[in-house]
Amino acid sequence: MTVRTRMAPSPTGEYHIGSMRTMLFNFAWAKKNNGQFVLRIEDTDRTRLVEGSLERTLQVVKDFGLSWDEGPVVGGPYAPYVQSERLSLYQEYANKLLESGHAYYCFCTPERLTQVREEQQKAGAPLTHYDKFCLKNSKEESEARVKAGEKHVIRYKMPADEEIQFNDLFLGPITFHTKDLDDYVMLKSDGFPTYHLAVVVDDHLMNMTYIMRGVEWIPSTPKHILLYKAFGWEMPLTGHLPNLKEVGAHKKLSKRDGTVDARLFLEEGYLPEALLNFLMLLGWNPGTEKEIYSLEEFISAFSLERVHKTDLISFDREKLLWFNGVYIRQMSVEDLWLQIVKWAATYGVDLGIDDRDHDYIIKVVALTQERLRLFSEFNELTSYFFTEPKVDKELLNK
RNA sequence: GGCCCCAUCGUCUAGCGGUUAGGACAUUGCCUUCUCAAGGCAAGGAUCAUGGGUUCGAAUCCCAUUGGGGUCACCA
Repeated sequence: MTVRTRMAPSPTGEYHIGSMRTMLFNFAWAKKNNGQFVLRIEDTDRTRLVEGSLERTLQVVKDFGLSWDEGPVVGGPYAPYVQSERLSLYQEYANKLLESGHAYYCFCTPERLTQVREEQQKAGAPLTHYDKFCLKNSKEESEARVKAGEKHVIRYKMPADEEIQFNDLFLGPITFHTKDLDDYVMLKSDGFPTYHLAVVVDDHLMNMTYIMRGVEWIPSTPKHILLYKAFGWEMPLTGHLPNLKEVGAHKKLSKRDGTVDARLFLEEGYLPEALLNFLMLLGWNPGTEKEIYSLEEFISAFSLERVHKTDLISFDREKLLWFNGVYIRQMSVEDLWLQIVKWAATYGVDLGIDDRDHDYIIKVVALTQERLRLFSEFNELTSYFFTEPKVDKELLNK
């Protein structure tokens, strides 16, 4: 069977460097197996949509040197690849679940839900669940209320107590019990699906064979397993990847400590090749002492067996800087200058080179190459070649 | 709190029953060099979270504890 993997960004903000790592792994696995890598847009939360973020996400993926075989812009046999354009599909499958008795209509207001939740918390319940209030309603009654235009959602009817086990690609067997799971909402009152419904329907319809995603998805995996079972579908092989954190921190990568938006790394003057190389080693290791990998080399070396089990990896910015320096030194002087110029033009950076002739600049670049770790350091590293240094005579006398 | 996952130098990791626990980043020193880098060499740095087992033998297997993380939404 053809290996098909996907990455499904949400246009709710700027693309995160950690997501780029996950995308890289999915991309590499598809490429290694001569399969397809699919990009799908999960824009089912209309309240969090951020203007232009979809376009910027697509752009940064390209800028990092990755590409997709199917997805937005390029299309493909399973189009559309944007969930908001697939609404009728989710409704259709939600209805199937309704008919087969795996789901039910719920008319509870958000206010009632919060109230129920608060009461459960007050009573000291170990976890809060929907109280299945609407499960009592007869099918006829529910359908009549829906027909009358009453606001409703569709919930999955969680089996009383069933053991659910799945074999994580990286972590091995993981067991859950349905009694710990909620009758979660699959279809929202605005007719949009929640993640759980949409991801299962799409992954199946788009013929995905492997899913690699962050560890935060482990707890929702049993919900997906149940859906696959209810539909009678086979679930793609699924594995969960460690998240990234700041060095010395216990939490996920945060803006406080530096850049987290993938695009901003480019803007600071990191090379995509260096970034990718650094990302490869965050959750995977070849088992050899080789550390410098081109994308092609990574694709052929990548294997599922060598993906790490750890759940949190430090994003060592110091080492990333080192990688960038390595890649800068690997380039020819002419190429390096070309890249710097391109970078400056893209991000509107003034290199401060005045109108010096090319030969002079190249000499300066050659002199700077060994020292340069980041394009954004170019100015302070070379300014004295282009502008008269200002000398404070008073200071000299001292 | 319930459930789930994880645990080797400061950091990223190698290790999959017998190793002086290896490498890389960072740190320090030396060499090279007109400086700074880069490069080369070297050093320090890990009681393999703790406690029990299993075994002739455990970083490696099992259990418990501790610590950390994740998750419990009409967000993904």
